[in-house]
Amino acid sequence: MIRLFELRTEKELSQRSVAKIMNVSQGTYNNWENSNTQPSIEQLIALANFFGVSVDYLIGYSDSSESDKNYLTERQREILKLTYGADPKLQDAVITILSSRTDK
Amino acid sequence: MIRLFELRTEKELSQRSVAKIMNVSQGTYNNWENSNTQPSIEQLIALANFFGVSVDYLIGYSDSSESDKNYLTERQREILKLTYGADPKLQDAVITILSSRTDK
DNA sequence: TTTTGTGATTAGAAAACTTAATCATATGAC
DNA sequence: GTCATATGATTAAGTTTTCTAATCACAAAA
Repeated sequence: MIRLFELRTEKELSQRSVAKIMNVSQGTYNNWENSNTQPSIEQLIALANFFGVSVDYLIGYSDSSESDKNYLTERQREILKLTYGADPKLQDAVITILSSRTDK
Repeated sequence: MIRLFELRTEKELSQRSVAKIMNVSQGTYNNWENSNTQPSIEQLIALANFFGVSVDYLIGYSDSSESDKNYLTERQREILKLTYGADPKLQDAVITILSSRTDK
């Protein structure tokens, strides 16, 4: 989830004021904030710049909480979860197993 | 400028193989790589994950490829990357291995 | 009450995206 | 040499997404 609402309200700004800075209509900015539509990469960078955060943070990617990893499948999330605190040797074994695929 | 070409060629992968992992056509991936079109935020995250870099780096906003993924170790990023497109049975085997030997 | 400021919503137009099919090349096998 | 295969680029058409002006609903202030 994109972090526009918290960033904007922290600065006590209206949707219209941020929209004007971004050169879009208030309706467009509202759509971004409510995830009805998505800003372009260029707009993401401009927003990150304006709010003084990284794009990773802006789009909720740099947060390490598990709930943010919705882009992963259930199996991938399970694997990632299990890798936390796992023995490095065991992790290497997993890497070896997964690397055995040769279908590039 | 999005850094897809260098990330893909470094790994000696074809456009078709990456496109398949991303569940898009080769033409679509080609458009991303040549900046004719842009991936969605969700797709950007999937690409960053697959190539093991931050979104900021992927889109050329940051020079550091490591920046915002410090919450994952190198091994974890490698494992996560390898799980993309891996056989579900292989993923289940990995889950079993990690579950059976990991201390809680 | 009237005005002002706010975020949400709508419909239609515009822009962007996706894809199958195809093209042009290059490489390797025979 | 010919043929087959693999690659990235391109096209055209359909689809999806995005954008905006206008408007709505609500709240607060004048």
